[in-house]
Amino acid sequence: MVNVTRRRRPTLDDVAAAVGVSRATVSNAYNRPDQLSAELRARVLDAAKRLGYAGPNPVARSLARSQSGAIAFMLDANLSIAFSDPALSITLDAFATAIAPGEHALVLLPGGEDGGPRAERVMRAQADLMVSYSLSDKASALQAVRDRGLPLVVVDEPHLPGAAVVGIDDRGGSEAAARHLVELGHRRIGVLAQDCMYGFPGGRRSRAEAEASPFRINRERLGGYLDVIAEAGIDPDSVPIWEFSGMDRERAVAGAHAALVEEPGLTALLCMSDELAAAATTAARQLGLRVPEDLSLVGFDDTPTARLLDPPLTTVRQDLLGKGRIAGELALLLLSGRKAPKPTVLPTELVVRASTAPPVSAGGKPR
Amino acid sequence: MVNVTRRRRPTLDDVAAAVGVSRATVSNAYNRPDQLSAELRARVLDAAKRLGYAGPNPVARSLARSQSGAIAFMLDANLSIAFSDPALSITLDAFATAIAPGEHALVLLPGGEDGGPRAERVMRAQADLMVSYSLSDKASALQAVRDRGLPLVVVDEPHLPGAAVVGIDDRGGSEAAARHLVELGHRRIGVLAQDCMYGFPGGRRSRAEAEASPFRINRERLGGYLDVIAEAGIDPDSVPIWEFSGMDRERAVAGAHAALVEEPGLTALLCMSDELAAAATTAARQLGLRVPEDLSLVGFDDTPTARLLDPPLTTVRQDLLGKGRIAGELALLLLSGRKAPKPTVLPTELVVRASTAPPVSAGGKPR
DNA sequence: CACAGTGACTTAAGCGCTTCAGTAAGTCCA
DNA sequence: TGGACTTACTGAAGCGCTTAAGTCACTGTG
Repeated sequence: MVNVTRRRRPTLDDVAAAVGVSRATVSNAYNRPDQLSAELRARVLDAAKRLGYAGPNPVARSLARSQSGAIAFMLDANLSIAFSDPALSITLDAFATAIAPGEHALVLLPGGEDGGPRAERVMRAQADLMVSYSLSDKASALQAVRDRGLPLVVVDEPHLPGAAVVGIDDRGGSEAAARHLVELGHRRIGVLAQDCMYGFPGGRRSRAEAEASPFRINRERLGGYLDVIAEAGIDPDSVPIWEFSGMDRERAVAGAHAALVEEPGLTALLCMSDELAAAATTAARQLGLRVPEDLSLVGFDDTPTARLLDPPLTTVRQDLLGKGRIAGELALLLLSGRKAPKPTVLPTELVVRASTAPPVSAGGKPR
Repeated sequence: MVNVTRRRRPTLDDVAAAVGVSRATVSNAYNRPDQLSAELRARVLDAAKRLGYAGPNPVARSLARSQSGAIAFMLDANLSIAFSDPALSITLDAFATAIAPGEHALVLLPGGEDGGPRAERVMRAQADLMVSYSLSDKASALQAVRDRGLPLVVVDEPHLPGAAVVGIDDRGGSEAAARHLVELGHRRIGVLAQDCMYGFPGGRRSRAEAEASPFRINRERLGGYLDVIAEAGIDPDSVPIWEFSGMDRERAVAGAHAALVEEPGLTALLCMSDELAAAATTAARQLGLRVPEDLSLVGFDDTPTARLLDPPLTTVRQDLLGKGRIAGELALLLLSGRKAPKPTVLPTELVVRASTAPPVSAGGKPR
């Protein structure tokens, strides 16, 4: 009964021939039901089912329509690293929800060595629009998007002319975080920064190195921290900066541990993400340091992690859902042919929880 | 200089015309450099760059080659829920790494109400192969894959004839987990199960309800637990079962909290995932229950979460990386035209850490 | 009754590329 | 010196669909 030879799949033409109508009519049966009588449409669909025709081939449809029906999401790292960041899941989900009405598929382009997907991958991706999620300034993927002439939505970074960008007030947030610590009386403050690049094992960084990060977000947040610290009369060059990925929890914990051992005088740590702050929390506990009595911790992002930490984390809140949603709306906007509006900058807000307090020995000799 | 009207992008033909060669030659310049002289190839590429031609249009190439160059990954839930599961990130990353040599793009198909992506989405997806990640038996997406005649790789469930499946020994793992508790002397054991379906708020379930789960994994794990419990002379119908999503941490904590209040006599909890066990750990702490003295906890999966919990979690280890890698290899196998091999079942192994101990008041009156 | 209108299809021109079967010229060797 | 190869390219037939424009038979109208 069933043809054993791996027959080619039936096409629109086969169905048309079977029903005795033109190919256009069959196409209309699927795409514009109002263009043919209900009776004929039923016959067409019936024949299609009989022949095992599963509907128009998506690739051919894309070619004929000159649009692929997909949106590609470019990540700065490989999948397990990228998705270790709760912020990504939330943003991506909001994005997916926002673009749902447009019936676009979502293609994932994992990143590699240069803080973005390989250019060649980008050239080959079937997508009508690309979104850059927190890519490095140096990502070659971005030039590839340019070359292809595809519209681009940028989430967070880098800020590119012509692209529709949505980001947050990183500067304001980090300033608020630093100000909070300064106002509590902290003078010995350290910074835990996101790692600049895939492959870097993490460790102590000079200020100049950290400020040369190819990730705009890192530069902004660091700038905010150090400006406020400097205003408070503390030499910003004396602020120790460590850099590692918060996404590899074990390594981050080890790194934070090493940092705290290296600088035992610190009374507070500014962390560029909640994941880093979580690692610091664990490291502090390992060292017998009480948070916040011995060590104050401030995070960034206010992901669900922040509230679940013990103690709950003081952090800089950003609207991850809103960011994803707006990115989705921008995508739809660009796809409809409109021009990229001015960059959207979402506000940030310091959320004070239980991980910060005045230093115990303010002015005295720390532990 | 630049044409202001939104010109159509140049095509292969434009480049061919500019260089004065045939279209085939330009195509070869990109796809089979050995088919033309290096000198001519350089001229072609040069002309392409000058004209702003970014290489063959991926959609047209797909059509001509009759293959889309993409693999679709079908999820059982929306993105933020799905990616709250660390197991997915790890598996997906291993999968992505495994298929990298094939140069396939990865399309994400988020799930909806029936424990899988909408059938219509599946019909429209540009992919040469679909992978079902932990989909419900009831997912209409699976029939859609059938209808399209696409090869299918199944991760975990459901077991489908004709598909290449890779799963784990859920039964053996859950039996080992239950046996461990029984051997420690526990008699009052509860079960925390994954929620059966999107939208269910979570709560107490009868045994029959739980056993009717459309998720094969749930049935297997529950079966393993209850069989061993019954063998130990405990009435399996007396075992309380709660069901909720471990992926919504706050709700899971609230659920576990309620469960522990509802059944204060329990000395141990079998959790179908580490995420659920993590929620139970938090809930226990909220109630002032010490783990493992007052309450033993066993998880499932051995994700990084397990080791980071306090106390570190006794759990059933499965090889998530291996599962993803094998799924990728199966995908490549099917794409090369070979038939699906017999299902691969990866072993599971109980990893005893610090979250389990004999019940304090063995035989005595519990707290 | 002629005529504009409408409904229901069909025609045919793409969409942009791959690839197989040539062809023509050049190279090699007996 | 001529047949057998090789190299470097071309011609043309698809891949499977969408859609604007066209055809044709009816219907209602002034």
